[in-house]
Amino acid sequence: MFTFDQLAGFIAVAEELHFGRAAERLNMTQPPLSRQIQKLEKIIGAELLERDNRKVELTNAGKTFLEEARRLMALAERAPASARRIASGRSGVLRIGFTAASGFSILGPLLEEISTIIPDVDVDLQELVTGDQISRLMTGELDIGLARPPFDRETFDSHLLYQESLVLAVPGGHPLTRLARDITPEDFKDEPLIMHSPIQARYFYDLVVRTLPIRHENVVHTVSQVLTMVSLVAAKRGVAFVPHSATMLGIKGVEFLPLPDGDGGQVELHAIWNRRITNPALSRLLRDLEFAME
Amino acid sequence: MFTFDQLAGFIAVAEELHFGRAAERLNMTQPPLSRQIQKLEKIIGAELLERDNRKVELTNAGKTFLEEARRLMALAERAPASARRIASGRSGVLRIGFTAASGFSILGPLLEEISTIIPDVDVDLQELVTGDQISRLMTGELDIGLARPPFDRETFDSHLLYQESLVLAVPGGHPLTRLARDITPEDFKDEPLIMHSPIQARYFYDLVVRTLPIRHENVVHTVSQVLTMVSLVAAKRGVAFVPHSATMLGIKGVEFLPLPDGDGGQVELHAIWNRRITNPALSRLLRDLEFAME
DNA sequence: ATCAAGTGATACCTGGAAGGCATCATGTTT
DNA sequence: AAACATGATGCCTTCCAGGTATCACTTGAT
Repeated sequence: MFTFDQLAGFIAVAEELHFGRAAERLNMTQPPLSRQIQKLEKIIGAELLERDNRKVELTNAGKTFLEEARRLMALAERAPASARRIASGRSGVLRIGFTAASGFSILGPLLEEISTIIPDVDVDLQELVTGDQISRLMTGELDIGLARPPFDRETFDSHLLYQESLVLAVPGGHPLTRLARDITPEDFKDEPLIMHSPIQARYFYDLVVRTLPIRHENVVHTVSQVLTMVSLVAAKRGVAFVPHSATMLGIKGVEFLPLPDGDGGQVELHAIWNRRITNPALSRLLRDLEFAME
Repeated sequence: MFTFDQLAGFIAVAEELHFGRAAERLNMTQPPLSRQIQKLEKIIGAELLERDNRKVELTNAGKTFLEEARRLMALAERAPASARRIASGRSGVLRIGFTAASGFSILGPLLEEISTIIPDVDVDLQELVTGDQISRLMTGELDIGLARPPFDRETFDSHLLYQESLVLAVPGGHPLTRLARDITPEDFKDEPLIMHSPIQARYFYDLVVRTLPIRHENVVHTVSQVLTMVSLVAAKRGVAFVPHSATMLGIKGVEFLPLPDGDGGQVELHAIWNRRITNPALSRLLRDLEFAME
């Protein structure tokens, strides 16, 4: 088994892409760091870093292992704190995952409510895409997630928190903004389109494809984050369909146009949690929020 | 920071509730195990086990830390395996670019084949014109492209996937459809022509100009996408030379006429990839598709 | 062409930590 | 009270991680 030191060493090198600087950051010298990484690679059984005398690069295996390593380190750093909190008489920790987009709408009020229901519980927040939230909910790394369908209803119980419509994000001053009427699908059929990734943002992708006439030849970018989308719109790369709450991002140079009623469907945000609840703080919260048994 | 050995020690003691038996399970003696736990508790900053001379019990802090410890160990045990899987190409992501036209012919069967060869690899699809595919293949943003010549044979290795003839797309009910014989160049020399863009669709443009007698004064539109062409034909704007697979687009109001043998040339579609392969999933795919070394 | 600089790997040494054995301290059982 | 059970402590030895010096190799400048 590898050690946390090796993980920290690997993370540092992966971030600096330079053994010397990484060693400096870790308050050690370069030679033992080199050996640390070699030993780690031997334990893993795969090359993590490609290095020659000029540069250091992550291999594909290294990239995925980097994610795992970060996850391990984060978990390891949080673990003692939660144990100490329990020991000091506080009643626990509630770990909440949320998508970047939900951070701008429901997260604030929800935290407010949580702090009145279980004021003595510490809340740990993590921004994660739906897929990562689901895997962490399964391993118990998260207690509750603010995520979008689809998820396995057998494993997870859920509560619909929020429903909002899609709007069209266009660059500021775009011709469509000067229309006196509501826009129709005709209006944007020739616009360059910034589209959701069908892999990482499958929910949005499916929703848009299902409810709006999309011409794939207009797709100029495929991205997975609402924030990225809006930034690209601001950079005049094209137009994009985003949930209404994206209007609260406060990005300059973007305007949002409502889509015609009936079009664009409704974006749903659910609170989801593993039916196999082990965290007593979560039981209390669900009971008092009164959406436990739906 | 604690060590994985300390975690394993703690888990063993927490499960056995007996230092001697736990030590035996860990293939060590009891004294160092006692010290290991003491050290862990000191690092955590909380008592994890309540022990007197008769029995060992978990404290509340110990119970929550036990969950964290198990989670950490599970994650740590899985991590090397997933990195190794990526390194051997049995998992990971394969990014495929394709032209709109190839989406209607070869893409489906190819994806089918890919999913049997490397079933647990995620496939990321992006529709891009040949030029964009080539630039993304060079930067490594794509692993494989379905594109048409010309491309640099030094940089890219390739495999001819598909060869099809050009057909003439005409509006439904057009006089030429009523001809009892095969059409000849004479038949369409005065038809309004929807032509490929010599810039964005250079391959088609060159092919058509090279193999068919085109009169440039008949060109009424210059477009770059096969789909657009066929749509314009359906709108009775003129006739167009399109690859045979365009018949599968399913656009109403268009008929397709075969060109005389020897005329119209063959449209080629290649799978191309950077010779400098870094994605192991791609290596595996190429090896098993048996067109890696041609 | 040669040389200086930069970078990761290797050789060798040393200090500290982890594990083993022996033993202690303490509570329980008979 | 004596034997037993169990976790803690003292002491020794081994081994490993880290440090210093140096090597091997590449690149870019003179």
